[in-house]
Amino acid sequence: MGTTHLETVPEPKYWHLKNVIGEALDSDFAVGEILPNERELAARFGVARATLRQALEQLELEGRLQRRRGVGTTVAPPRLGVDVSTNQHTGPGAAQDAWQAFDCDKVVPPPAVSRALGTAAGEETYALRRLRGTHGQPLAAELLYVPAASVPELTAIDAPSGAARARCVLRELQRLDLDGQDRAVELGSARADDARELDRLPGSPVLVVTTRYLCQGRTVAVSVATYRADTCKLTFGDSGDVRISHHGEERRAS
Amino acid sequence: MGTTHLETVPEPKYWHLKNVIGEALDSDFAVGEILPNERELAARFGVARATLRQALEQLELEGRLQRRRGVGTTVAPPRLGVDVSTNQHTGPGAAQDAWQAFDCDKVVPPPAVSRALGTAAGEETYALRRLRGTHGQPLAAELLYVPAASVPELTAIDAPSGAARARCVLRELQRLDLDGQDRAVELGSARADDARELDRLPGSPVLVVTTRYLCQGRTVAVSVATYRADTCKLTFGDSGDVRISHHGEERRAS
DNA sequence: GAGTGGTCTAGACCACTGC
DNA sequence: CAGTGGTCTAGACCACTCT
Repeated sequence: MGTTHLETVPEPKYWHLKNVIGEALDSDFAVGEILPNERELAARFGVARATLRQALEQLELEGRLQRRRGVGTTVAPPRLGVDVSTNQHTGPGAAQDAWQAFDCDKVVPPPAVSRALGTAAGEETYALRRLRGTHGQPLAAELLYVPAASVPELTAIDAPSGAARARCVLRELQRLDLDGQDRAVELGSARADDARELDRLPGSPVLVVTTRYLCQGRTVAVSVATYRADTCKLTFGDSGDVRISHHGEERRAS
Repeated sequence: MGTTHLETVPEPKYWHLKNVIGEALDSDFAVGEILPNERELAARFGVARATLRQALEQLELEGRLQRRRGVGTTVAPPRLGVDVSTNQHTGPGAAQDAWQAFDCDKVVPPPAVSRALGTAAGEETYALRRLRGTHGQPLAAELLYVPAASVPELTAIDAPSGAARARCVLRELQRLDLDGQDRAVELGSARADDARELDRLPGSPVLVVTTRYLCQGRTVAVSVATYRADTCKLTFGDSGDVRISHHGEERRAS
């Protein structure tokens, strides 16, 4: 209300609300602190709950709030810088932030993937399921498609389906010396299965990273990794956490 | 309604709706085709308009629909692969998809940026405004922060503020031989000014690409580029358009 | 001016979490 | 069990675009 409210451009209530709450977050709240519940906030601002929720949704999209059903709305920590340019396969040493494979079966990949792999339309490939997290927080869920032709050594040596087989496929894949990788990032919404793994609701916004692994001009594997858009900032290049966020400035815990 | 509706896991209506409409888009609609209006769709599916809108919002988030106030809802073309790893400064030759600088003044950068640049808290830098687009479609809006110290040759040679000055700063910047770049991608919502340039509503989802330009170990410039999340798929690496989308499969124009 | 999507309301009920 | 966020409704009005 401090604005001179030039009525020429009446900005929506939820937009104004978002800014007001956003500033309040910077000045009056510490990370992890819990906000008043939606009904009270709506009453306090004199708007319908739906309108208040529209503002909170925006703030959640920007990674500044975290909402959990049955619990409440809390102030989110700054987004985690997650390096996407390397890919440690459950690497030794740094078990802190790494992929963990936990399943593998054979499936018919979606058309776009099988086209990239150059496999026939209905042809099955290995589908390796991996999870990435830090400090118990899930960050990303991945589906790695590997045509049987890419790992010829792995035939009927069996390996019971599941984590064991996943490790075998990964081992074979690492044996190839890759020429390089191709990456694309786009916005998506979490499928039901990914949402469960990521501890989010189905449909929540995610950053989908599609990677083609190249070997002698051919695509030997395709990975579709789904990162939580609310908590992750994807980094590329050799410097790890770049530590530049859009609405910057550390939260001042009063 | 063809589902066997296992009532054990009652998925939300809007979620089911999203899937139904999504399938319809694949089978019954061509790119660019206009859908029935929201009120009619809601009636046809027997839901409130708000619920129908929730489904459409999801589909828009996934880049499958495009909605314009006063016009209607149309089927979106597949996302454009936009290369982010190179950065042609209004390069000669390919004027098709390139940055176009059109303004430059001096501003105090946001704290996160000035920290990355190593400038003092209240210190001004050049702020170069650029726009990227293809075929008339705006793709991204960028703010490039360049400390005066990074372009020492450009002092009082004037150049009237505006596009001319922008070109001067770029020219100076290209004269430096950069060691490399650091990139980060995260989800954001369009600020009012970006939204206007991108022909979107304020708050619409965008992919924010933050780039640090390095020269002899120091950060000589920082760019914050805002890409339309609905129409863009950011690509990294040397192969241009990777042509793998998440919900793949070309639309079959009946 | 007719028709579209965007905003907003006031209320209801559901699903989940934790005590 | 009480309290939270998530879903859904039925309506109203506004801002915009096109003709």
